[in-house]
Amino acid sequence: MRSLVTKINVNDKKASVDRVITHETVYESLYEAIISGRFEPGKILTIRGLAEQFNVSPMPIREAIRRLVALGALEMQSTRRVAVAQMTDSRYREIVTARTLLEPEIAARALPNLNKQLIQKLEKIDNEIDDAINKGEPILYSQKNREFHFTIYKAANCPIMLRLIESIWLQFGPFMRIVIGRLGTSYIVDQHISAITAIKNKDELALREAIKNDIYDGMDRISKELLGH
Amino acid sequence: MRSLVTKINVNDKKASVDRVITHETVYESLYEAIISGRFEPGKILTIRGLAEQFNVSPMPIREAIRRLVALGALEMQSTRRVAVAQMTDSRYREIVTARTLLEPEIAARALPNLNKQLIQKLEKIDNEIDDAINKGEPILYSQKNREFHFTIYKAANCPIMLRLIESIWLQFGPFMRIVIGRLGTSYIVDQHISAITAIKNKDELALREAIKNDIYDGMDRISKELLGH
DNA sequence: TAACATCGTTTGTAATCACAGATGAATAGT
DNA sequence: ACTATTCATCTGTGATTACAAACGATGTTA
Repeated sequence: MRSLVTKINVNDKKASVDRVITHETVYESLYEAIISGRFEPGKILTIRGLAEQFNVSPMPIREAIRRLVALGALEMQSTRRVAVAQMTDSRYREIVTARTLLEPEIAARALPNLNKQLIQKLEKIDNEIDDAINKGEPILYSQKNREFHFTIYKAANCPIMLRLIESIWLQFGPFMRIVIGRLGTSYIVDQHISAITAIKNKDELALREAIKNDIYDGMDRISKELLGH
Repeated sequence: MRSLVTKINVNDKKASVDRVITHETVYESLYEAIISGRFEPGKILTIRGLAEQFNVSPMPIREAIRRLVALGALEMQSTRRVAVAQMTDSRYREIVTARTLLEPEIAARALPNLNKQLIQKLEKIDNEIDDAINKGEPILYSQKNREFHFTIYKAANCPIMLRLIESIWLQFGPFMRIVIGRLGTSYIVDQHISAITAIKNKDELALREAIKNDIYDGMDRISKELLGH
């Protein structure tokens, strides 16, 4: 019953740092599942169900769930049941607004730190994104697209803004996954090439513009299909 | 030992909605204490200590703490101790940036909904702020200043952006309280009159400007005193 | 005097238990 | 046939317990 817990590090000094914390492990798994859209919006999550899946007691599950509720990734219903966040028209517009405010800004702050090594990494990820699109693999596309954006954003060394942005991505992850799953990957257009070019040229305005347009490309056009009716 | 729990609502239908949930009560208390600066930055919070204060078991305390950690109000140290968030120079700059991006925007979205009743409420709060400044009551000032801003922001009906903004305020609440406590309330200048005027004139640009300048007035000048050395 | 080691205490973590409310399907009544 | 009701089960919540790591004061050694 404690399969996730029993890993105890033997190092005497730094054991605490490396120690496996069950509720942390659970949180990271759920975080990844939600942000990459492995749960459908509206899906009910039960504490005991997750406890069984993770092979742990309900306690660490509850702690992980509280964190995700605080971030808006999960919703607590009036009866205390917990569900994956739903998308509505007004929420969608808020998300686009918040993204276009925060993400170009953090990208601009990352620009001075985006060295050749990171640029190469971005180009590699962009190739993998093209592969995912051509092969029609929406989950892989989702993961790689996120990796592209957060590789840039993390370079800004702005943990507070990064947390806000992560919170937003957690909220549209499940929805976006459904959209891509329905429409397929062939409709996808992005501004990653423009972004990479702007980074190479150290052109802050062009980078801001590329990120902003990428947000619109990724969200605005597709969303009309679902929210229009 | 269960003094907070035993209130059970008798209404058969809506009992669940009104039911007192301990971890929710604890969360709200801690939220209020942190955002209004009743805890010093860096203060260590222990689960058992809080459990004793609230007269409940450690469990609901842990859930409340997890939520506040997720929002950045509390920090989890490497040894799993939990402390009130510290302020650093770079964090401070991030917070100012995030505020100036999000708060003028949400204020602009609130503008159409700010009717005469809400304007009267804002004027009343602004008077109470002046009283708090004149009487030199920093905690009261803090609360009323927050009430002023969030009265505007809540009118926007933008729950996602509001959550982001709340998260930011939670992070500078303890710090700001210390600053005001040291410098006194006499140094305080704000743009609330400009904001109210802009609201009355339905002048979106002026309102954005007033909010932006209020953020600078409140944070930029004062912070130099503390972070400069 | 100062750095180190030791040991009792405190603290975080997770499992388990107990209980009340919510859920949902079977049953009874119209 | 359909609605209302009842009851067994599921589920969230909170207290208690057990354990290991961290803390802190005391004593020891160089």
